[in-house]
Amino acid sequence: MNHKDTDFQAFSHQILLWYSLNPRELPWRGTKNPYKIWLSEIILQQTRVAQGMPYYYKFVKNYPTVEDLALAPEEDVLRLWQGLGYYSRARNLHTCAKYIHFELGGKFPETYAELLKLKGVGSYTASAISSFAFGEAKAVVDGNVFRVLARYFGIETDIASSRGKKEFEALADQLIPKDQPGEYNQAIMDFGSRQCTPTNPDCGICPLKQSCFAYTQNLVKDLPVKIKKLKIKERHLHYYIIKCGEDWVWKKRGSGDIWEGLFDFPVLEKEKPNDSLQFEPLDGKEFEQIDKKYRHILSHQKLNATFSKVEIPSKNYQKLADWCEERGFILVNEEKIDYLAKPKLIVNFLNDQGI
DNA sequence: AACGCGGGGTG
DNA sequence: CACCCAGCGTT
Repeated sequence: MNHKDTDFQAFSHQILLWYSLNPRELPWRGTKNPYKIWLSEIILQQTRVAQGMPYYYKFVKNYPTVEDLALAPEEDVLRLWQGLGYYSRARNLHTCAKYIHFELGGKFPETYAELLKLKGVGSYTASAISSFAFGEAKAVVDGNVFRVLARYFGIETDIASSRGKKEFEALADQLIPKDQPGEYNQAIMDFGSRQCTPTNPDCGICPLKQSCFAYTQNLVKDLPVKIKKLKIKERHLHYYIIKCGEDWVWKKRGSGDIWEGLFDFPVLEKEKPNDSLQFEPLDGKEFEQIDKKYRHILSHQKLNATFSKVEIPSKNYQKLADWCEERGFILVNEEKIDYLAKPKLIVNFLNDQGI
């Protein structure tokens, strides 16, 4: 493959031409506000535009500036992020907002190199912000760009490998027009999203088909190459709903597992579904098993969850409170459950309970 | 270099 | 069911 500069220019020109005729209308387009661009990019990491859109609106409304976000409690930020997944994004977002507001005097970093230092901002996001907000000629390489470049230039390197990432980023940086980097970055992502789609692209109407390696070699289905080795773990969780009056026992999840920082209940995990469950007696009250079984699919885990509940007499409230204190559990009034950031599985369960 | 981290859409 | 999505941090 010997692609000369003229080939690169022709490619970029075609991408920009296609984009001028087929732009997506998106709420974060047209702004140069680095805060809003950053917000949108974090939300869109591994997330479809349609899924992220309502969250972008919620965040801009609740936190119009980086200062508003910096001054918010982390639990509020996580609650607003509830349901979007990859919750470290929300925690890092908040960490960075505080850093920018309190340490940088509210001045948003303006270069690729500086942006890259922000937690949760990697090469893709730093390129996006620096090109969209500040006109820096750093090329974005997301899932769309991997696909478009792999097909058009016939690159068979595994896009999941670090070597592939470097190779594609180097190529992308050669392709980006220095005079309109932001426009080009938007263009190639839209092109990948709407024309050069993962499956069944309509190559017949593609303006780049004559010079596309994959199309001319009939390899569209084979590119890009992505070697996946995701091993899915099956887990069996048994949750305990412990109520006393109007209060429920909740547990804030810690690090080293899914849903860090979110709230669920005391839980026992079974290695096998038929292992017997033991839970220390509370006032000798029996737990009542809830019939419905919940299956919750994550990208890397399959969760099987069951729930039992027990009602503790109000006269033993203080005893229960002490019991919680020792174990890092908290008592939350039913009226305030809505304010807790919860995993989707727990939200589903509560909906079934009429909460 | 390999792995963990959500939830939802699509064929 | 498998694959993918405006990826990143940790080990």
